[in-house]
Amino acid sequence: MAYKLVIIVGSVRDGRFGPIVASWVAERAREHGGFEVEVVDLADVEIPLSLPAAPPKYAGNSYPRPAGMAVLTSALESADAVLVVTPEYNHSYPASLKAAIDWHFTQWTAKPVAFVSYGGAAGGRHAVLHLENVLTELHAVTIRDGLAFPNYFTAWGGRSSARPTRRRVRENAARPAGLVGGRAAVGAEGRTVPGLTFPRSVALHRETVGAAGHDGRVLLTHIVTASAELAATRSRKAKIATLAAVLRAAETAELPAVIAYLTGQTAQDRLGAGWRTLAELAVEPTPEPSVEVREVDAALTEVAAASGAGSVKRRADVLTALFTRLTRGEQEFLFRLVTGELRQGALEGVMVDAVAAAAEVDAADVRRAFMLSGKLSVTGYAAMTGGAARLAEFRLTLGRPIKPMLASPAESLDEAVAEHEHAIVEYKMDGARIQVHRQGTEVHVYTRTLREITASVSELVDLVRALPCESVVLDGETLALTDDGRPRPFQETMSRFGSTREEQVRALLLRPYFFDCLHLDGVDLLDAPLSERNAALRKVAGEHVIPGEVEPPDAAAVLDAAMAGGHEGVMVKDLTSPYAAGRRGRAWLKVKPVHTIDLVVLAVEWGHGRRTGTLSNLHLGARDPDGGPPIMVGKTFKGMTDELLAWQTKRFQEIETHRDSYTVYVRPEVVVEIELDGAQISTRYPGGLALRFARVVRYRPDKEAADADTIDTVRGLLRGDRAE
DNA sequence: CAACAAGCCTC
DNA sequence: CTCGGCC
DNA sequence: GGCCGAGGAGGCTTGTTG
Repeated sequence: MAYKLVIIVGSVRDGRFGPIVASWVAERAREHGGFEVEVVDLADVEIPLSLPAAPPKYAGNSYPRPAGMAVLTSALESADAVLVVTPEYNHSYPASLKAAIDWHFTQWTAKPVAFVSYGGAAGGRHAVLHLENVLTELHAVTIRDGLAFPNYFTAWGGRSSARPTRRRVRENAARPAGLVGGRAAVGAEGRTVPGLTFPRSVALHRETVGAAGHDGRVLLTHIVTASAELAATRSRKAKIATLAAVLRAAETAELPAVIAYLTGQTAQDRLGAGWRTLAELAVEPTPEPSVEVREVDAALTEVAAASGAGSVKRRADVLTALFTRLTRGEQEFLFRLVTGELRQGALEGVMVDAVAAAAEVDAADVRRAFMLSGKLSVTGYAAMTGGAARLAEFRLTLGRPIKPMLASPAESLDEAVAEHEHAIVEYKMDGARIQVHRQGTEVHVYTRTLREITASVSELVDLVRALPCESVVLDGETLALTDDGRPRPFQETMSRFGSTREEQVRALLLRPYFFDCLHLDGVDLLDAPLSERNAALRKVAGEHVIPGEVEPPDAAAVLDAAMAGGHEGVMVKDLTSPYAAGRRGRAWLKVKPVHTIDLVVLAVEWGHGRRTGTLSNLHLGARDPDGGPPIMVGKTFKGMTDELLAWQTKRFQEIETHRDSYTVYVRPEVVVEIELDGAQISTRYPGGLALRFARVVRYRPDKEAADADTIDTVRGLLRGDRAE
């Protein structure tokens, strides 16, 4: 089968040298033989320059995709390797287009990509000269050394290509040597091509995903071993060393998948296969490990791509084929990975440090780039291939969401206020976090986890489009209101927020309440103090700014007003702090009034993971005022120390009435003091009520079931049902 | 065609 | 979303 | 101080099945 090279011509402006370079390369490839070449000229496929920087994932997303993007996408999907021909990278190259292509390359992680630039917008004579230089040099290298395209780039690109590798020549023998991959690519690893010097003005760039070829060489078993090592130690330093070693051994092409797997994720956004699907595979393991990370990634891509009728079976089939080739250890690892139960004591936080160690760069630089990209696979790849310089290129980009800053809980309003000399106190509203980007008339809305929801929140898009500015990035909360302007229960907001269906979208109107401004009309404000960001916010968002007061003389009054308005509480924020993207620091403190009630333990579930062998999750019941048996209103596993876990494991088996495979049922006589944020309507619990964020405070041996709080007390904790 | 199961999202 | 354990 | 993992509540969408 021919090896497919897709050449993307990215010169969409004037000049049009791109097609010339592309056809030249295509010709060389055809001469060589064994290649299928497809040239995609982006000028022809009409990708608008306003293309979003990070198109939403394809599966299950109704986001309107420009037709041109589909062309690009299908070309990339079919490619074995990609060459992008563009004007001077980073300059005349339209930023949005560059971002879109970048984004795609991070998706097709296993494909080698090279960029050629030819002088760009200089135009006229200079561009022609540059082009001539490029063609001459390419030709000379190809002929003179018998080396192929990527070798040339690898050699020229210099930097970290000398990373240790376990690749072996014979493993490449099956594929054609030539432009990409194959024997020649192996030969180039870590070498420089003698006699080649390139004047800077030639602007021949190497920007690759997978400089070493598309041929992954880290085996899944290596990942499994590393994961086991991580789980075996509690030392953070040891974990970092283990992870860094794997990163160093990996080829650049497989870095994204390796980073994903070792941080408990897959490279695919959502697989559509979880615990149930995997549990029913029942495939005999193979004795010897052989499967490469690349192969796992390819299989999972297929799983994620399955949709429509028959897709459930399709997913199972692909997974069965994969699992058949895995050892027992690999099967177990993949199972835990997919179900989100890796439990190796290291996720992204540790990986950030590991990337820094492996790439020999400052961890702070990695962390910052991660917060700005939102994807550690992207950041890690950049660090490993381009070092600190490449990391420094990450910045707040319109249309590319960053990780939102998070808040820490405060014990009380007093504590929160005391912690900051200059603070702003704002309402804490019970909705969903949103991050809004606007550039001109183009608006994008993202969730807390950076999922794009633009298409399903048109009312927010329209509203932001009308703000008095050219470009802006806002951080805020969105929720639905009742007719008299009070917040609807969280469940109703979510019903609207989570829906993409037309009827539902129209049924409830979402309102935004912005509380931060990260960018305004060309000025990045991430590092500016909150006071400055707040000024920008007020300037641009006007009536859509969340209620609050700067340095209020009476913070308690703000909290009272928030509660009277039916809100969750208040946030107390340090006015001098910068926007610490992705971090949960003390600069933002949340104050939410808590409620305490006494409930009866009805049963306890056996714990998992570090709680294996202990009775962990309590079933909680409220007293029936009519004298019936306690009415279950929820469960909790929170607030228990190890000591308490041990105690209750023993205690509840003493009053056990019966049990099933994972629950011990007990006589309803133990009273436990429960802290909670409130109650909500439930269609699942018999009393029609459920607890929100319930946690154990302490047991009440001094009380009996008859002393427990009633279901009416719980009902009184429904928000909006309180006398304030 | 309606009900259910699974997966993944919000808090 | 919360909490406790741990580096 | 920050990260990790223990697991809670509900909501929506998609595909399958009775």
